[in-house]
Amino acid sequence: MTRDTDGGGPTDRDLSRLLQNLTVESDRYAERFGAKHGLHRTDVNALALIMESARLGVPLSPSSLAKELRLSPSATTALIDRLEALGHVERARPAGDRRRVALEVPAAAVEANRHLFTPLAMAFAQSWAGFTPEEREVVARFLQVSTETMKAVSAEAADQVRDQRSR
Amino acid sequence: MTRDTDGGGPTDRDLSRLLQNLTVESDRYAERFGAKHGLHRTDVNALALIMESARLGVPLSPSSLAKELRLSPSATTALIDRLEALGHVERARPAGDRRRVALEVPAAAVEANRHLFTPLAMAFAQSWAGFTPEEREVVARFLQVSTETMKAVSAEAADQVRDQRSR
DNA sequence: GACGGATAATTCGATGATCGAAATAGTAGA
DNA sequence: TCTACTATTTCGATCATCGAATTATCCGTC
Repeated sequence: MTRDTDGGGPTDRDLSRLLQNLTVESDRYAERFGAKHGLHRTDVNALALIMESARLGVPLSPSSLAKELRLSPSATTALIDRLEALGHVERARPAGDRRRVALEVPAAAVEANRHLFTPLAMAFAQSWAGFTPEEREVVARFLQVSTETMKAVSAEAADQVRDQRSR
Repeated sequence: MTRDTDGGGPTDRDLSRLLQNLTVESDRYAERFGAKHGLHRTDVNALALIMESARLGVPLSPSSLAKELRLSPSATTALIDRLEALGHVERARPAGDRRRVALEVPAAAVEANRHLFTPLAMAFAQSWAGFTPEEREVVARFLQVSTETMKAVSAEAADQVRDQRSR
């Protein structure tokens, strides 16, 4: 049976459940918190990606954003339209290839956008304060392998769907 | 600069990023994997909740499902319609209060539904095999506090939205 | 140096999940 | 029985997303 913490620590099932709780809550967060700013779950995710890339000096393109979010090109265009209308991002035509669009974050919006994410970041920082460096390593490793696992299983499923279609 | 593993292990920012990657990937998983079975992200989440409750012998009602998923009553009805049409769940009128609906999982579907979730569970089990009981404790603690934190911040945001509306 | 194929992004029409408001069905108390 | 209340469903509208077709641009080849 599903014993608990006695011998072997949390079971796989325990961890799965915790993980599921977390992702559900994360969905809720994105939805509820985004609503405050007129954004949807997708928009929040997209904005996070765009800001991250912009911060690294490699602005995202619509197509790579589409790939990240697994969204169709048309949906991505609409998504960027929404974000642009709200002033969160800007379309820029880079010098070299004029077919491309670079998604940039207007200086004025950087600060405002940051307010979208900092409350959670600060709350996390506080609740993680008790974790030692070694424990953080463990957690990081866990998060990484779990993400990889989902990616792998997800890819398998996608292959099978592809197979079904081509059959 | 954002130092790495040298002194203090993964930083808060590192962990935030990993967590975000995980939730994004989880979304993708639910979406892509559900698509294989004609389900959407919401449907997968709903089915997980319904099965879990049914397994515990306390079948969910549409309204409590709506509350869990933060969906409107009408959306929930439509959701259940979809699941019922595919044979994943059944509406039952419990004896006592005939306004209520109990969401049950037909015996025939239990097995099939399980196939929806086991591939991931098995993959997880494999990739978590290397974690010691102590490490699992750490991870479980991390997942719990993180979920709680999101819930708390999310609740704050909801309050503020309510304030805005009532203003 | 123009032409044809490839690539990036967008537009268009359609689908469908979701919402808010109103309707239906049932319960409980006076 | 009448009224207030609760659980669920129905209805009409909105909007994110999709697939297919379109526009604009680049690049390799003759």
